[in-house]
This record gives sequence, structure tokens and C-alpha cells, in this order.
Amino acid sequence: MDSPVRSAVTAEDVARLAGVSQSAVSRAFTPGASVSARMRQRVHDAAVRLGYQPNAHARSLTTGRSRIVGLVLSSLDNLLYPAVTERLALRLQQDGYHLLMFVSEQRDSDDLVRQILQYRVDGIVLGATTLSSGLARSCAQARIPVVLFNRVMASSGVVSSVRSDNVGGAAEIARFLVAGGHRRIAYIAGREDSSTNLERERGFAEGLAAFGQQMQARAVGNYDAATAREAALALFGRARGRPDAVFVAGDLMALSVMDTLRHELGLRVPEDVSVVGFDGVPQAAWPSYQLTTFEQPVEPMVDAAVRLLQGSLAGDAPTAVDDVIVPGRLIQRASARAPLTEGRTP
Amino acid sequence: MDSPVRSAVTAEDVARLAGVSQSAVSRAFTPGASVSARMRQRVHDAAVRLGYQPNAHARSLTTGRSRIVGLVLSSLDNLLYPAVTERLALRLQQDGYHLLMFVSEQRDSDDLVRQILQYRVDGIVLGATTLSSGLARSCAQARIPVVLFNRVMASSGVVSSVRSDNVGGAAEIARFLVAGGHRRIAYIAGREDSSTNLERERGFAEGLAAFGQQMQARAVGNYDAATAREAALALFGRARGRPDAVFVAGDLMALSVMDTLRHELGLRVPEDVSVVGFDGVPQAAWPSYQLTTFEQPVEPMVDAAVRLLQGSLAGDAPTAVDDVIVPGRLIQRASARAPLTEGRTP
DNA sequence: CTGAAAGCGCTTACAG
DNA sequence: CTGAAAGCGCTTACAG
Repeated sequence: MDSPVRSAVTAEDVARLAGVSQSAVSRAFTPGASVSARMRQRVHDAAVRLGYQPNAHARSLTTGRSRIVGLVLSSLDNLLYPAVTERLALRLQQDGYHLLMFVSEQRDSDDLVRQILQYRVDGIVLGATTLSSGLARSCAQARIPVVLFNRVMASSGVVSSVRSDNVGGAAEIARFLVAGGHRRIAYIAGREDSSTNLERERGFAEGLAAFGQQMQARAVGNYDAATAREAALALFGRARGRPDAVFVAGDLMALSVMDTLRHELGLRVPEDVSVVGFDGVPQAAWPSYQLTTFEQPVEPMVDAAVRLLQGSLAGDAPTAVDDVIVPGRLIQRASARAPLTEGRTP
Repeated sequence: MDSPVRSAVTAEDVARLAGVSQSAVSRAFTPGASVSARMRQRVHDAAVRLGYQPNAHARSLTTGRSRIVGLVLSSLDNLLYPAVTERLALRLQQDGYHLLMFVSEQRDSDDLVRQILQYRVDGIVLGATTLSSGLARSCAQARIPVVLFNRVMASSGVVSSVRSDNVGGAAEIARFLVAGGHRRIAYIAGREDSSTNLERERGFAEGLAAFGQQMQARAVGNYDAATAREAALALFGRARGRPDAVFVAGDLMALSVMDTLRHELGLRVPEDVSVVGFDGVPQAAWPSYQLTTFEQPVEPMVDAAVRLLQGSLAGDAPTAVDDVIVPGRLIQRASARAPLTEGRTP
């Protein structure tokens, strides 16, 4: 990956072999360009013989569009993100776009986004932390659409976002748990500085309040399995006043909580404790867990993100900002005692 | 993502503002170029004021190196691949490279690789299917290093590869199972056309043979959970002659097999059946499974892949081809009866 | 150390 | 429909 490579064949080479002009070669590779079928054929034949592929960098230099979308992820720990990445790459490829991946372990996306900008990407999907509003503005100025995925910005109106219905979903879980006869309901939070946790916690609290209840206990799981385990230990370690249900703000944590409850504390789920998660990761459906959870619908969310990116540059209007909330649904499985009445909500 | 964007600021703009030549701007952004500290400072100040980022496409056009590596994955179903992607992206970023993602659901990588080639990538990591030897040769000719990840090519000597010790690992599992006193040992295969399955099955058969044993039963799980479940049902459905151990060629399948055994067939693991997997995915360590498995060491494998890419273009020698096998290790957990003697092997 | 200029490989008006 | 030429935004000899 070190020495200059200039061995790739160029349109000029193809032109020479085919005995036509270089512009003709370019046209032969441009859908909808005005070339005779005969010319196109001739060029293609020569191209195949030489193994020619147009140089995407040269093309984007002249067209001003790179057909690349940048994806920034903080890590693939969230088990929903492999599916997101896969779906996004696939959707983009269909439209002739490609995905440039960035993984940021730190809290700051700005530096990474600056790197992305060098590629003159046609859009950015941010599934990691958030963006400084300064850089967000730079992107808008450069007319590069940015969409936050599964998070929103504190100062709204600057960057578009896609997320599922965190508030509504959490409220529905509260309703479900109350209807299931639970009376000592706990909450295990994700990262407290995340917009997802803020919204889920708020929705949950409001949902409980609507029935005259409130969280009986609360701990922080930070969206990681180890911390969630400790939260479970803290919340369920003593028999006295032990919660009879817990809403865990993310599936990865919820799975860890179930394991802790069962294998470390000897509790039965859902007989002793009901557990409900949030995300709808594939592992939640595994027979060992059968986790009841609120599904974030990956495909609709990805599709919405792509639509936002495309919409932002349609027309010459300044980048339009929009927050879309994709509805999810509660998937009832076996980890939580269900309401007696068969209805979903009281 | 549709209309041409030309609003980005260029080196020319910066030069004008700083009152210097455009080449000076370029040098100020090139590490090791001959510029005075004063000039560099002046340029940087102007650059910051304008929010200038050098255009990577223009740069790669002149340098002939894109600093992009293509990654082709068939899907992120294999639970090892999120970690691979993350680690690879991180490693590359450190060296100033970036990852262009391609997801291929079909069997054919050729078309996708052709798309990648348009970006004049400095290297390709192929974690999906394999490459036609024709295209492999084209890559070599264009001096683009390709490395197969977790697979090898039928016709060797054409493309480099990195994999873990499938043969040795499977043989070690055979030894481990025999030493554990198992006498009716079954095998659940991955995709039968995959090099990984070929190697694991061979290593396992040889390992058993060394102890005068052989597979008592065999089914195909195709590396997916649903098919693995069916394989388990077929193999363990009848009590008569039921195997007392099974080596499952991939962890995702092994986890599904454990669930099937326990929850559908009412068998105990490992009391009734020992289960051993292969991969070392994070989920294998979860308390509900505690799967004994042979670990494919992600980081060393990724590092080896990066080293291969870099080595291939060092010097002007034609792309060197190498197959590296990274040693893994058997992680003993609770899903398989261990040998009585505390040693790892008989 | 600095600037003027050529060239990387395309696309796209502009003529014909 | 086809070709000649300008231009996209850089890097890098080449002079000074």
C-alpha cells in the first residue's frame, strides 16, 4: 500500500485501442449519453479486452459528486448496528452509492467527520455520539446532508435525525408492565448523556405516572453488559423490597440482566421478575432468552435515513432539516408476565 | 445527493486569502514538505477560517494512491464480523487509510470487486465468497493487493489469505472430546462449499481417526441458526444411538444447537450431550451458553491482513502471495464435559 | 523556501 | 453522433 500505482488502464488507452476519441469512451460509459450503439459496442469491446474501469476519483472531481456516503459508528457493540450497516450498504449499492466506514471510539465525532469531508461525501450518517453544532453548520454550508441515526441533537434544527419512538415505546412498556400486575417497577438506564436514554426514561416515567405509579428503583447500565450486570446485582441483590419488574433501556443490557438474575441470583424470569428490553436485537429472540422488547425497526429507519440524505439535496434549497420518528412495536415474548386480558394495553 | 456540489473551499481559495501560491497551500498540508514554519502557520490560519479540507479525490488522482481499502462481506450474520469490521476500520484509520464497505448477498464477488476497483483502492479484504481467478489476476496485474479473510482459494498461489488454524483447531477439539470420554461423536457442518468447513471437517475427522474413532453422525447446518436447529433435531431426535457429543462448525450454529437440545429436546448440556463450537463469538461467553469453542483471534487476524496488504506493495516486486494461518486456542467453558485429567489433551 | 506550470483521468459544453 | 479542449483540485518536479 505504499508505492504509487499508475498501472491501471485509462480511457485514453481504451480510446487508442478502439480507434476513437477519449470523449467517446467516456460517453460509452455514461448512461444516457449520446453515443451510437455501434460506438458503444466498439468501446466496450476494447474496454473488456483491457480490463478498463473508469476512475471514480477523476469522475467525482469533474462531476462534483462522489457517490460516497460516510457512516460513523462509535462501535458495533450495539447488536443492532451490524444489521444497520448491512442494510445501509445494500440500499446504497443499489443506487450506485458506496459506504465509507468510520469507527470512533472517542466521544468526539468532529475530527472523524473532518476526515470524511475530505472525501467530499454526498452524505453522512452519524450513528456515533453527536456533532458539534459548529461542524454541523459547516456541513450544511458545504451542502452535505448529515443525518443522526438513533440519536438527536441537543440544539435542534441544525441536523436531521432518524430514531424510533423512544418516548412512546417506553410509555407502552410502562403500560404493559402495569397491566401485567407489576407494582414495584425498576429501571436500568443506558448512558445517561445519550438522547436515547433521556427519551426512554422520560417516556417510561410518564407512562408509569399515567397509572399513578413511579419507578421504584433505578440504576445505570451504561449500555454495556458488565455495567448492566452490576446494576442488576445492586437492584435485585436483597430480597426485601425487590422489584417485580424491570425495564432495561437496551437489549444487550437486558440479556445480561436476565443472565445475572437467573444464574447469579437464582431468580426466575418472569415468575420472580419480569424483564423488558428495548431494541429488538436478533439475540433477544433466542430460545434461552425470549426477551420481551420494543423493536426498533432497522429497515424502515435505514430507509428513512437514505430518504433524508436524498431529500436534503433535492432542489437548490438550503439543506432541509427534519427529525423523523419511526414507529416501533412491542414484541411480547416470555421474559415478562403479560396482562391477563389478552389486549396489549389496559 | 443529486445536484452537483461545488461549494467546498479549495486550496486556491486558501491561497488567495493567505496571499500565497496554491502550491504553498498544498505543501503546508503535506507532512514533511519543505515549507517554513511561518508559511505553514499562515496557511493553516487561512484554512481554518475558511474551513478548508484538501480534496481526497484530487489528491489520489495525482498521487496514484487512494488510501482506501475495500472490504467485501457477504453479510454480518457471522457474529465475528462486526468485530472484524470494527478492528479493521480502526487499524486503517490509525495509518490514515479508510474502509469502503461492500456487502454482497450473492455468491459472486467479481461484480462487486469491479465496483471497488473504480475507487482505485490500495487494497481489498475479501471476507465473502472468493474471487474468480481471472479477476484475482487482474488485481495482481493492477498491483492491487487482495487478501482473503477467513477463507482460501481453491487454486492457491493467486491470492493471499488469512485464516485461523481450522485444521489444527478441529483436531484439537476431536482430541478434547475423546479425552472427555465421548464415544459417539457427531459433526454439524457449515456450508459444504466453504473452505472453512472443508478444513474443519478434515481436521476433525483426522483428529478422531488418530484415536481410532470416527464421526458417528453428521448433518449440515449451513452456518445458519435455522438450518443448524434442523440438523440438531435430525441428529438428536431419537434416543436410540444418540450422539454423546457434537462438534458444530460455527458458534452461531452451536448456540442454536444448544437451544434446540435444551428447549426442544429436553436434553441437558453437557450432561446428556457435549457441544463444542468454533469461532469464539462474544455470545458464546454469555452465561446462558458458556460454550466451549475454538477461538479465532480477531485482532491478530486483522493485523495479519493489514500486514499482507502493506507487504504486497512494498518494493516493486509483483504482488507477493502468502497464506498466513493464525493460531487460535480452545476455550474450555461449560458446554462440554472436560477430560478427567486436568491436562488439555490426552 | 517559494511560485509557475504540467499532469493525474475523467466529464461536459462547444463546434461540426 | 463525434472530437478537441477546458476544467475539476490537487501534487510534484523544475527553476529561482
